[in-house]
Amino acid sequence: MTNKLNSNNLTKSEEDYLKALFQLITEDDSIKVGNNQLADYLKVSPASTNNMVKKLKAKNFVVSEKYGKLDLTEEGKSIAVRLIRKHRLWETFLCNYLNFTWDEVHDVAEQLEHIKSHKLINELDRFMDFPKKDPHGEIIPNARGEYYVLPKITLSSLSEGDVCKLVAVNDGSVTFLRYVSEIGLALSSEIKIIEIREFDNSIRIQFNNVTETVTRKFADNVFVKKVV
Amino acid sequence: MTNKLNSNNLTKSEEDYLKALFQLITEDDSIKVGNNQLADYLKVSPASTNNMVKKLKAKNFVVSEKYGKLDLTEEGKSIAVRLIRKHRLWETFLCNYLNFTWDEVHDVAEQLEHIKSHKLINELDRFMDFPKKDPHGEIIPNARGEYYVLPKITLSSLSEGDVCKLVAVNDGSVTFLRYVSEIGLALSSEIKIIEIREFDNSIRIQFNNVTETVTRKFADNVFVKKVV
DNA sequence: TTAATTTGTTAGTCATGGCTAACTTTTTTA
DNA sequence: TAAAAAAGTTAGCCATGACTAACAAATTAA
Repeated sequence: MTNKLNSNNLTKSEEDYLKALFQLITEDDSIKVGNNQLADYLKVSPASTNNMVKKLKAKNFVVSEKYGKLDLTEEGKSIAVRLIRKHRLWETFLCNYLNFTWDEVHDVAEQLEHIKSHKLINELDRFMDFPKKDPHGEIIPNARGEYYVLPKITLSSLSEGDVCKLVAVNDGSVTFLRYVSEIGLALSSEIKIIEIREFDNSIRIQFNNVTETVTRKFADNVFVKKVV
Repeated sequence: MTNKLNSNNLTKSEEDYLKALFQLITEDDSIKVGNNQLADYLKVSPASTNNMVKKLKAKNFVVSEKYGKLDLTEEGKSIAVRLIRKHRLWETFLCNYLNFTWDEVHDVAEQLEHIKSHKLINELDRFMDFPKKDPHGEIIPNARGEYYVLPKITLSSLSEGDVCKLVAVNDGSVTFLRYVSEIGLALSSEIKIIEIREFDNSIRIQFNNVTETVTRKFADNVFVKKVV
């Protein structure tokens, strides 16, 4: 009796590369994702990336021409989406059941997403009653691997006078997430753009009856839905 | 801001060896645990074990003399106990919250026990309200690493007429666990020894108003507390 | 359109953790 | 107690996935 937890037998590294490539491709749609971007993103050398990309091409998860841009096959995408599903479900579990704050979940979820067991993740999903979004506001792909991306409007793209609702935050940086919580912003917060200062691109915003000045960089990492 | 999830920076392999050595030492107390036993247990070659033991000795987790028996240092033991704690808490979670049966939990827990995060495991413990025993009846070490071993009396050690209660089962084999469930035995089942057949060492037992014949090998893997 | 810069590739190295084959030490047994 | 068997060790090999250094191709700028 073999113990087939998962037909997918990729290493942690292979999974990391596939997920990273997927994130780069879907977040910056039209832009070319090359070897060096991927290397930068994963904080490894371009040589390492080149090496792994070869392996993933041989396994039919990645396609690219020599010196050309990288892309994922359907199978590659499917693996990446399943990893994202696992990551976001674990983050949700950690926040909603284990008292983790949203800046604490990422690194643990990064480990948990590599656990191989279909039953585990599907039961976890059921246990939480099939949550639609993770603690950062991102949509959780379902068990069939269906994935739709939130249309990402950044806070920085709005104009003076606009009113919006915070729908998601970029979960890439712990310090950013802490900062967001500290000033009192949370998912669903209603934010009004009071003023955009030309001098340094800083933005004066109002929410929960307080006003705050945030930098352009901050506003780039806050995703919103326009209300007015 | 470094992301110190856990001060312990051992690899998965190192952890596996430490845990295995601990299990061998504590389960078969007085008996010498040597290189080959450890290799057998982990299903690797004696050469691999020898290699790893060297590494663990250098890190002060293991002590042994050349050609002598292996032993763990206090630090080595402490790491092993924490792994066992993690393993058993995860098994408990899988059984009690995620609809896993007791034969399904082992392999997934084997992966989950390597996740590095103190907060994760302590919160999981709290979430389940600090369970004392895992689904196989084994005691879960507490957060301070206190570990006591159930006095293990096997079903096979009893005599005709004895009555006992099932307190734990050996969780090493999936087929064994399925077998136990199939015939209707569970933790706390009261079992009476009807007859021990000299011819083949088989044992006729009675429980839940049914009688069954089990082999000596089966009875070796069932741990009980004598009632009469 | 040539030169400089960026991007991508290759070759060769290292650590980890497996392996086999050969050898040595210890233990058993005849 | 000497020979056989078992247990432990060592040397040397392999795959994975990092790395640096050197080189080639493509892109950008002068």
